[in-house]
Amino acid sequence: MGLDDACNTGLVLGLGFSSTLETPSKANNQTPKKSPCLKFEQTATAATSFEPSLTLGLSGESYQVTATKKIDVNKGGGYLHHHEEPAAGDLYSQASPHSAVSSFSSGRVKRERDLSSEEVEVEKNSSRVSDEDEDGVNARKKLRLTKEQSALLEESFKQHSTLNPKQKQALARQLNLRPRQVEVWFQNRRARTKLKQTEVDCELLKKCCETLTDENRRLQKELQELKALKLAQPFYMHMPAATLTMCPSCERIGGVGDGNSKNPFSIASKPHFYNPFTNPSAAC
DNA sequence: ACTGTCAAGCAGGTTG
DNA sequence: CAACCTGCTTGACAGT
Repeated sequence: MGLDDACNTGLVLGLGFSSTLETPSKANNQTPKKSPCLKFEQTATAATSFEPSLTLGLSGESYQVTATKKIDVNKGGGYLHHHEEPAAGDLYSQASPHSAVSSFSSGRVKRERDLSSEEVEVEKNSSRVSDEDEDGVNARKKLRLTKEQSALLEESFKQHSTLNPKQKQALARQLNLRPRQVEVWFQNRRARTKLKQTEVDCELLKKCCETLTDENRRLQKELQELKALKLAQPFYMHMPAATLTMCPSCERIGGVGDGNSKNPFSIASKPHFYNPFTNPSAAC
């Protein structure tokens, strides 16, 4: 057992927890801005090459979008959802002969202000946005990405977890999605990755905590034994307690600060504190 | 009915 | 100041 098993993770446990797991794919990528919080990346998936399996849970189903529309009065600027017909030869039609993917035009007022003119143009081309469907029936449906779309997004995410505008445009064109949808997918994907990594780190910290608790218990016991020894053997009574140390591994009493001394009971120049992080195996 | 997932919204911070 | 990000939240949908 020991700290090496549980804590050899590059983690630093102290008053502040610092973990910097950098994604190797950052190099050819748009440099992400520094965040005040910890920056986690899922290195396992980020580092591996793309395989045709999906990592996101997907129903894999396509949806026949019913044509109903409603306005979300809680959101400023309305919240409209629309039926979107599959473009010929694109991913939608490849996914399923029945597939029809809904698309949103939510938050139009703010979003159109945020979008560049190029993106607005792409949106108009890639997503049919109108106040009503062909049926004239209100529609509010949640967009579900097809397997193919998710797979391509995942593949792209493995290459770089952030997108520059050109990559975004290209991906959106490829997937027949709005650039905004690609952007949102990447934002949510990063958030999920971070959450997952946080959970992993949390588990590691729990293990470290348990290990340290055990170590502390053991050291307390050793201290008690030393005190008992001190009372039993008058020899030790002449030495200040702080000058004596016991190696936790070989359990021999010795001094510190004098590594060359042949005498195990040399006087320490200063108190010695056992630090499991800087000295995880008590370094005999 | 309840819960988990996920696309998408907004607020606020950072950066060039 | 625009563009981008994170963090939090909302709402639709699927699974139980």
